[in-house]
Amino acid sequence: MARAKISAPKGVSEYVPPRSRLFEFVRESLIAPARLAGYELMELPVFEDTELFKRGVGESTDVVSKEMYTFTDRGDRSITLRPEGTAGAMRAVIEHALDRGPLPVKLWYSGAFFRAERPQAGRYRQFYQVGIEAIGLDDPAIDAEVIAVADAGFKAIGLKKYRLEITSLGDAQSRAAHKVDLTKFISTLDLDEATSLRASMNPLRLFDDKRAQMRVVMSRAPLLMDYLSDASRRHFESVKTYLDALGVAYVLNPRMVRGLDYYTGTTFEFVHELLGSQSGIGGGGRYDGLMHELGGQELSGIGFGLGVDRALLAAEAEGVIALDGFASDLYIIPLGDAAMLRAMEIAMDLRKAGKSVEIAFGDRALKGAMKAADKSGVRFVVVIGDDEMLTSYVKLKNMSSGVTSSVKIASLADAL
RNA sequence: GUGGACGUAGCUCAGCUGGUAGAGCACCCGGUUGUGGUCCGGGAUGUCGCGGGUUCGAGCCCCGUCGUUCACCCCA
Repeated sequence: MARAKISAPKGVSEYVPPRSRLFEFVRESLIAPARLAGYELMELPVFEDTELFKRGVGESTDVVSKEMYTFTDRGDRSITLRPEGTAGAMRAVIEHALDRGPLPVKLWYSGAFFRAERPQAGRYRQFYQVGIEAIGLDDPAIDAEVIAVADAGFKAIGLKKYRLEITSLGDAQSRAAHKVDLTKFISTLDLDEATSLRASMNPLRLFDDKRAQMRVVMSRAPLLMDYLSDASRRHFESVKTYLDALGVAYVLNPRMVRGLDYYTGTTFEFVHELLGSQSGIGGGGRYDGLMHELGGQELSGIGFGLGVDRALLAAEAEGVIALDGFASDLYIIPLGDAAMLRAMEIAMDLRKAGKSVEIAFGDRALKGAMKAADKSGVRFVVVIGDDEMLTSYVKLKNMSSGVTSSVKIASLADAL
């Protein structure tokens, strides 16, 4: 009498074996370069005071205005599942006074994020991101390092078919001057209702319009890049010089639009070529006013968020990762109850020595156990029965060559 | 949120103009006594996404709904 099935909520990404192996590999690959660069872990809540995102990310953004999972908790507080990582990171830095210590504060995180969007391949309501934040330093060198760390993560996965796009959003004065001219330009256009509404929220959005005729029209629009203050321009030039010297390839995209309000100055995106419509695999930039906006000191910062789900999709599209190569070192097949106990003892000892060891549980026939061992891709197999327990020697079988050799149980660890 | 496509065993799919479901792979057991990969034999599995409707009869037609997917939007 089967009960009605309960399925996962709409649009979530979840990973089970064997694909979870790839997910783990991708996530670890993205994190490793940050660890090597001295970034330290922060583990933050997935829900925050709704106000944090309204103030930090900006109420005019789509993310905040229509994509947040917001609810009222039992204490009548408005709570929101985090749609991105930077605002929460800044909140924690302020709350724990990390900004009162040595600068820059360098942090990394990894976890689930939530946006109530229409699901699509590569776009989920719960998705995974790895990110870093470097707070309290204005040096263009740190911009370049942050970008290089992200790039190294993608390279560690083996990705090749992606490009890094960079631009500078300049400082507040640069943007204000540009906005005046851009708004003037847009007012001369004949726009449909949805588009002019978007323009009124954030005129830069029109640069992101995918319709061919809009692209033509917008090709005549004034570019923010041409309004950069001297300081912003020098900073950005320096970032590019560092990237060139480090061999990090990039293309300039003066029309780049970011969906979060806090970005300033250096801004970048990683775009994959094989991913269709949801092609952004990572992005980030400077957010020089965010800390102050959230009630902290006036410290600048820069960071990125990389999409683990999308990076995995990209890796699969490029065919650069494989499911094999994740098997254990040894598979022990016990024959009988006494042998099972011995097998478990042997397994525990070997695991202490750092070997991965599995046991054939269940009362399967030897042939069935061998088949299971074979399918798991394990490197070695031993059978434990009366003889082995008596002599303390086992026949260690190499599963790829089929060759067996006699090994003393006590020296199995060395033989693996 | 808007528009299009799709939804059959664990997976990939077949099922002709409506007549109460199939293949391959995977899975389990066996091919005589303690060693896998090939081969052979046998076996289990589906409320044909769900709910209505039309019909003597629907996996095939209609409506709704849920889910997936593609594009828009947005972005990781």
